[in-house]
Amino acid sequence: MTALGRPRGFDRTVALDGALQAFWEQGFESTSITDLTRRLGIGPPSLYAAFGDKRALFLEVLDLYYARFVEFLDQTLAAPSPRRDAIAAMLLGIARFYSTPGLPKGCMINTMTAPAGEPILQARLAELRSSVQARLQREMRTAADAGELPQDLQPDTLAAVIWTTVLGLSMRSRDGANRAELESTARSIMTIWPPTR
Amino acid sequence: MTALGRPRGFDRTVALDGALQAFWEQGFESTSITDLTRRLGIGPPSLYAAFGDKRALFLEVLDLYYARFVEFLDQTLAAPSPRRDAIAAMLLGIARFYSTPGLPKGCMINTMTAPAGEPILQARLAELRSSVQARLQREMRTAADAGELPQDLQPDTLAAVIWTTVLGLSMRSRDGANRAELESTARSIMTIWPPTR
DNA sequence: TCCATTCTGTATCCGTGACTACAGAAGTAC
DNA sequence: GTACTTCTGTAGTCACGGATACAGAATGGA
Repeated sequence: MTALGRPRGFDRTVALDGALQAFWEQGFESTSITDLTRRLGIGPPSLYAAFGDKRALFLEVLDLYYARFVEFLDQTLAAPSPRRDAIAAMLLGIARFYSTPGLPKGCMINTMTAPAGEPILQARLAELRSSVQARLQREMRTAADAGELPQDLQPDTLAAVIWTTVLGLSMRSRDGANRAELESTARSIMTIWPPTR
Repeated sequence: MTALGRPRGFDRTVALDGALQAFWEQGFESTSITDLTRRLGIGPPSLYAAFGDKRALFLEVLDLYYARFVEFLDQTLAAPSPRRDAIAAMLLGIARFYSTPGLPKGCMINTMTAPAGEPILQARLAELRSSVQARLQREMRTAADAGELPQDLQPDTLAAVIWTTVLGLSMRSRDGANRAELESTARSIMTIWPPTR
């Protein structure tokens, strides 16, 4: 059974990707419906029929971005080796991800600030951020349980430092820092976690 | 010689401080002229006569905030003691400044993102940020010249790490991290700079 | 007291952005 | 082919935000 009525004239997933690009570059407020319709090559009614209103579209875009980001985390953190190596690789990967040629600079979730008057968006952004943060905490605790942390370094403290660095890297990327600079910082920060010998 | 004509019915510096508060909390776009006039208790013509348009007011507010921030930096960095102690004190002070009760959370300059379509504001924000960053670089170089840095730690690399941390602390504060958490991160990060013994 | 000057309150103007009404187009089911 | 359903393009509605016109109020100077 195929769909009834006139078929959609554009690919929904492609359009969603285009919206992702637009929101990632310009943020929620600065991206107008006109921006989107022009970039996607469709009319406003098509956009509204496919995605609902602007807020719903943005939330769907956020979910897409988040899914990709988590997929990336899963990959780099899947390494069986000592946790410290995995975290180091993750940080380096994030530094590179934030400075990928052809993609907007920085992290869509970490540097994005939702407008006041959009508490739903603010809450969702905060939720996603704290979700990543919690993931880091879990990683550090398993590392601690495995005896990979020095006595005087609490896992939550270490997780907070790593998380702070991730946020800072995102902002610096947005400000025009190049890939080499971000990589350098990602490497240096790992010296606060001396390899257990 | 006093001013001619009807005197202004409000204190300009007090109003500027009110605008600072508003912009700091809500950002440029989310703060409407109506918000400002309501908060300051004045009408739109008074506001426009005193400060020019919204963009000019924001720029003046930025300058005020920056001046205060630099004044704070000057104070903490004036300490004659080893540079490392001064930087540690500065980081701790920033962590506290970003979580001062009664003030908006985070840094107005570091977490503020100007809307696309306002290149002047974007440029000014970037300029102020890179100015602080340059200040940190200078501090680290003098520390290096004084032999306070270990051999394998480049001053610019260290400055980048500190700066990344400052940016990250600002974001975390904005996300609701409490003062103790920020202080903890500020202290931990200094372990990448071992005291020269 | 009268004028020149500057500020203030009210009521707008104007542009823009989110969203939609409506008519026509493009499909499927019979 | 006809009916029914769904999508699309054009044009427009509605609300809101930045900015201002204008009349009146408050000062200094002669």
